[in-house]
Amino acid sequence: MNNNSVTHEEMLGHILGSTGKLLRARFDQRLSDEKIGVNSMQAIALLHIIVNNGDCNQQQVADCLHQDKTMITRIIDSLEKGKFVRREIDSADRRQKLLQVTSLGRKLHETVNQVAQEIEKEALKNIGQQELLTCYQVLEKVRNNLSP
Amino acid sequence: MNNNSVTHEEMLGHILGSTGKLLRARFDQRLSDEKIGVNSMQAIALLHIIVNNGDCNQQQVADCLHQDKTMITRIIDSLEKGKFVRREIDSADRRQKLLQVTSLGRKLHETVNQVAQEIEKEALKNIGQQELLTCYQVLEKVRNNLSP
DNA sequence: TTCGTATAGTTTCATATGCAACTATTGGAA
DNA sequence: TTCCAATAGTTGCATATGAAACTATACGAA
Repeated sequence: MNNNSVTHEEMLGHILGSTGKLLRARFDQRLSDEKIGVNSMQAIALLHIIVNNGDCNQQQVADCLHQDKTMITRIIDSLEKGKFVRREIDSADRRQKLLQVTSLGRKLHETVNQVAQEIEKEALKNIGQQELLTCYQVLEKVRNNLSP
Repeated sequence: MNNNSVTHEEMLGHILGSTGKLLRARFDQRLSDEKIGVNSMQAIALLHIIVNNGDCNQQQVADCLHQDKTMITRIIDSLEKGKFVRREIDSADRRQKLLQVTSLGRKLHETVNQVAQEIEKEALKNIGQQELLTCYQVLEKVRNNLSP
């Protein structure tokens, strides 16, 4: 049996998942050690809200971050509790809640971004721009291939 | 603000994790639909046991699969319950349990491998060998950069 | 021999997760 | 207008997960 080949065939999902887990664990560790007040998922949601400030609802965050909307409810709960974002009911469609970042949220993001960049720098040591780009493209293709 | 750049900086762990999750969900769905009798993690552990038949303990499986040993105990429990593997106490060191695949386990692996290859084929559509190799290498480097 | 420390594996417990059911609202069709 | 199906968000519940405590065994040092 060609073990390496079989292993690779069977392992792609596992390699991606466990490497991602490792990265997120490192990120969460730093965020927790430095008492920054959010975890990695909350930080990523906050970034999305900043980029689309006042113009995105929770479902859009869920779709974009590939998370269950239940999860997003809970993430926004904690971000709102920390006064980093506000939920505003959309007057044009009262089912939706539009998300707005606060100045405290922007300040938090700067701190979080600092930590994120340090970790990425460590994680991407000795990896060339072109290699990394190829890797992102492959991941993007995989995602598209599997999306319905 | 350069949104794209910031997004990428902060997102690598998330992209890896969620793409891995998507792949494993697809795999688990097939394994469940076709009543194959194991889930993706169990299948991956089984592969490792086949490759190192009779010559690996649970801790080695944990290290290799980057999983908590608690998880491995549970995975081996179910594999043993299904009569796919056996635990044998190592007579040279009675703390260890050496793992051995059964013929039923080998049979199961063939079925699982079939499904895995179909999913990988779908996931890797339109991705060149070289690109894929680069992607694996980047992931390997990331893992090494973060390992203590 | 008798400790003390280290390691393999299991169990316990508290937390994280996500599906499914629920509420509130919309918008189109009868 | 009055339904009815669809959508946004929340909540309840059952399962998955992993850290820490625990058991059993090994092994080197006093």
